[in-house]
Amino acid sequence: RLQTMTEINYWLMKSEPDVYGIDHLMKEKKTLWDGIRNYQARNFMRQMKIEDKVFFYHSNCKEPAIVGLMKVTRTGLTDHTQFEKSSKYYDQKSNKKEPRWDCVEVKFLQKFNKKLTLHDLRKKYSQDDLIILRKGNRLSIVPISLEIANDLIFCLSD
DNA sequence: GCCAACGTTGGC
DNA sequence: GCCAACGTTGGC
Repeated sequence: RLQTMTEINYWLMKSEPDVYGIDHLMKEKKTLWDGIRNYQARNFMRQMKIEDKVFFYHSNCKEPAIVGLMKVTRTGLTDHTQFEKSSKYYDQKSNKKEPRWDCVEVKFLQKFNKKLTLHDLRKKYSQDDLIILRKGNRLSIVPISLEIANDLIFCLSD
């Protein structure tokens, strides 16, 4: 049976609003999601396909929340910050023949009129629904099931 | 600023 | 391969 080749997957990526928030992306229109130095997060990023959608989550701030939506526009890119000695993301153990870290390019889609705070999310969903609700979770990139993604978008768009 | 919960590193 | 020590994330 034929399956659509353009199946869209949903993800969530965290960023600290003071460092790089939704307003930065709104202004820049697109960005490279570099600086990921966690293998699990990297591996999730490697599963991303062009056209996948990504929820933008503000972390480590006064009001942690889902604030916007992005779209994956390029995949499998080398994260060049791993080779820049002056970068905080410099990785001495990486090499250009076999770069350890890569990244994707994402495009701004929208900033939601209202945000879904972590508090809201805990009220509405379980830790099985959303990986970020799991105790001690520190992953900055996680997949979101289609069911939950649709529900999130419904909640965020009215 | 605190600290729980992880992930990583490196000696053995 | 174990595990103590250390570093980081991120909610509170």
